[in-house]
Amino acid sequence: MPRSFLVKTHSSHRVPNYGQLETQRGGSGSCAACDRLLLPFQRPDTAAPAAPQDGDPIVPCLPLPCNDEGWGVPGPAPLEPNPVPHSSQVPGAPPGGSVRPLQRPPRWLLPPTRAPGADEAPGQQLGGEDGGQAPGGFHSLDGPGASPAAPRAFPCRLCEKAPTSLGALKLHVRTHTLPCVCAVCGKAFSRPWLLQGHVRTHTGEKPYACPHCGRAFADRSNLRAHLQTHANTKRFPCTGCAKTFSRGSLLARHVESGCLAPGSRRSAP
DNA sequence: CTGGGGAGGGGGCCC
DNA sequence: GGGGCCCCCTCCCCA
Repeated sequence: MPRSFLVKTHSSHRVPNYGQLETQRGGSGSCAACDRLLLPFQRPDTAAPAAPQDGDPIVPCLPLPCNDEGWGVPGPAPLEPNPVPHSSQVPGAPPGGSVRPLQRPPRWLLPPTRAPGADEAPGQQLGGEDGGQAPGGFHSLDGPGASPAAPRAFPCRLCEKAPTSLGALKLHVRTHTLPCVCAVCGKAFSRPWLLQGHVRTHTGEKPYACPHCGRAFADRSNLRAHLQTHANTKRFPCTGCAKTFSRGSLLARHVESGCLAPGSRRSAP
């Protein structure tokens, strides 16, 4: 998903284009970020679903604003027509103009820089230094838990992670508190844009279209993966059999399940 | 077994 | 320092 749902236009530099998705709902909860995620929706009795799917009824999706406690704040649902066109209706023509112009070369076009072992599970990357903590709360946000000589670490009490900055810790804590809640299904997310991406699973909005085949995606990352399927040369070659794959996961699965050639391990990013 | 889509998590960069 | 945005990555599932 979505790693990137927020299509920015030229005229709104640094201004999230939430306007595409905003409702007329005024006021709201205490989480400004989530307030901006309030989406218009189609009243079932007045508007046809944009992307109906079998067994997946389109229902109004109104992410609840969240409060500081990490719980949604219920409120009356606004009833506004959905002005957001769905790119699936017009392949190749994402709403809001297009995919946001890149301000810098995407990393996926740059030479690989990842260090070996970067594919380890997140929970395995950081470990140990805070192992004695009991769950039940977070470290206070008033200082690092590591020694002054060591790199600053702000360990989380609910997991082994120890972000290197207070801001990172706060961000990480959100992965536990999950303050952004979908009003449709109740699923909670750590960040507003994660919620927005999830909301698209309800609305069927797919702003990212493939320039080659016109297929639309709700998630830019998924579009990027799809673009690999059009590439003549895949990004992930097997050093054992020289076969290339569009995704690292496919290469890994290939190596684990079949290619036993010496040196057959992931060599691309 | 392989290819691909859908969905989600988390860190880094920039303003 | 914080928030917004982007990117990379993984997992799951299906054909």
